[in-house]
Amino acid sequence: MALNISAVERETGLSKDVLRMWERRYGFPKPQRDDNGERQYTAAEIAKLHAIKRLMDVGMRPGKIIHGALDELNALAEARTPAPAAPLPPDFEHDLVAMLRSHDAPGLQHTLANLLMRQGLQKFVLETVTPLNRAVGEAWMRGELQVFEEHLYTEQLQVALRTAINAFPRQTGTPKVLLTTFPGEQHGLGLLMVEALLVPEGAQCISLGIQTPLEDIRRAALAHKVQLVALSFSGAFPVRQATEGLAALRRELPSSITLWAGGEMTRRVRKTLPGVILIPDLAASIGALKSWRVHWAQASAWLAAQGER
Amino acid sequence: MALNISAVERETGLSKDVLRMWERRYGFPKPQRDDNGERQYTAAEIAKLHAIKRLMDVGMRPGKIIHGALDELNALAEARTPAPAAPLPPDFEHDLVAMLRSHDAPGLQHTLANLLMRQGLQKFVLETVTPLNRAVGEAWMRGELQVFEEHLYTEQLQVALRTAINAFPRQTGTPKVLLTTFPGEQHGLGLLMVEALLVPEGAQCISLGIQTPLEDIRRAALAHKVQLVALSFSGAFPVRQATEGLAALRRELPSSITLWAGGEMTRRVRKTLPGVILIPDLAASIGALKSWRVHWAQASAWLAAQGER
DNA sequence: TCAACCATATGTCCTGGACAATGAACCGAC
DNA sequence: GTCGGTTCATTGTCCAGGACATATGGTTGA
Repeated sequence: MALNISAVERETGLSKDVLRMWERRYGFPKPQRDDNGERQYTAAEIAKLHAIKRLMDVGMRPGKIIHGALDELNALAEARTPAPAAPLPPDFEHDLVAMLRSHDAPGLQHTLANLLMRQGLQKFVLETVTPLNRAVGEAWMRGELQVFEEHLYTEQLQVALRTAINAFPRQTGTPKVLLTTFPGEQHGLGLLMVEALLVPEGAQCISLGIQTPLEDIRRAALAHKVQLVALSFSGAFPVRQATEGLAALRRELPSSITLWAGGEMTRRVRKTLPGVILIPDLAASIGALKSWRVHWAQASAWLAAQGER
Repeated sequence: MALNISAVERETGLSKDVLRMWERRYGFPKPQRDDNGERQYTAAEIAKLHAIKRLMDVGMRPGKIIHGALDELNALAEARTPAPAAPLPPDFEHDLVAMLRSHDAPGLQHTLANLLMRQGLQKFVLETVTPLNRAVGEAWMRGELQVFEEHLYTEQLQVALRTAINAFPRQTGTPKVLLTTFPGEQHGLGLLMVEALLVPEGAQCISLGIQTPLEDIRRAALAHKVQLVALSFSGAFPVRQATEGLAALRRELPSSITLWAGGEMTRRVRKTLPGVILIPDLAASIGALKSWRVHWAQASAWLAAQGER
């Protein structure tokens, strides 16, 4: 199964420019050419590109890894794994990952629902989903999980979370929060997890799903009169794009609207972004909500005092 | 707010190559250059590009429309609108579109849930969601709906459908169906709608969400031992990519697995694809499922007869 | 020890040309 | 007159190779 350069771009997320540049500079990948002189990538090249992309998404440099063999790269991924040290759920992670690998969709769904019911939504997100995500991510990094197995996991988790969120009485509450991602961001699970934490706290969440154009985020925030805009960025999202976008959005939004940026990517952010609150991990979102409430109460009191004068 | 060529590619879905080629051939868009000689697109250019993209997604040729003014393009979209002729729900479409435009998220959610309960899942999908999608799509084409309003609609509908699908007893049933889309496809609503039609018919649906690499679709089909693989393509999906992908997938899948392709795009397909069943509209999926069952029963009978010999 | 600086590594953009694939118009045969 | 095939125009994708901006990591000097 040989793919042309567009197909490889779609499959790996590496742009055509990058693929050609790597070929020019590093000599890999060096695909065969068809009768028209166009690149034809083999399945093996694509597999290695996938491995390289995975490692780059966790911060490695292409020049250091591009000449390694496929199994060396997988070993690298293994080595990089920090301390697995399963924090709370003793074997659930292992069980769930095993279920994924044996393609037991019903069992997975059942176990997730079961855990969720036992723990409650917030605890489920913080103590089960978060470490589970890490476990799945690492298994995938080591090449132990196929892409489709990870897709299944994401879907099942979304089903479980959505169902639980829906069970809460909604449609009112303070603050009103707008949830979405920038264009280019493919992952929506983070949004759902934040929503799962905020809704039980009494916030009113309005999710636009992924990939909302910047200008429309602004319009939506104004139209829905939200007090808070929360954006989610996965680990693979380019920091530069994010910081530029956040700065632009901050400029366009009235200062009364708080702006949150969360997700894996935020850990790679160096600069401080004035007027943007970074939420480095999910648990922090609850704290940030509480501190928003304090400020809001103070501001209300101040306004009331002004009114009394 | 001036954007560079990458940002425009992300926002409009038009590739850098296409943007440069249009500039070269048609003289539009002709963005200013910054100090480095790099293109800087204005908001007005981007708005017009959005309008052009929308029209192209319904079959127009760029050369015919690229020189029209923005309002001429919106008028074109209006003119193209076929027969609105609301089939059944008398004013619901109008009401719901009005709710979208007034940003009444709770009302929208409530109305959708209400309709769903009254009509039942299948009828809701066929008689409410389908015309509603068309109404929303057309309103959007005419520039009456903002992107974020359409995002909100999609999200709310997904919530409603997922909740309803979840209420069905699951995890067993024949056939087992794998649902997903090709890489590059951004829209997952179609998958959810098919699932909403098939689950009540007693099929067991396994959804992988959007953008599963070809090779992983094959692996997933084998791993989950499905009898049917159903793929969804939105109107904007390039026919060529779809037909090539379908042919490749058909080649790689055992012939015992049926392959369905559905969604707006399928109406633009001319060639016949051997071994691929086109599902031109949602209602057809139920018929196709029934006819699959007949064939399956016959094949089972035949196998049994063979066994008795 | 820390900050400023510099070399290197890396990604993005550019131009302009070649060519493939798609759609539309035309033409001949039934 | 209509159907099917052929030709022509339109449109998108790919290629090469260069320029340059930015990020990274190490080094030097205070």
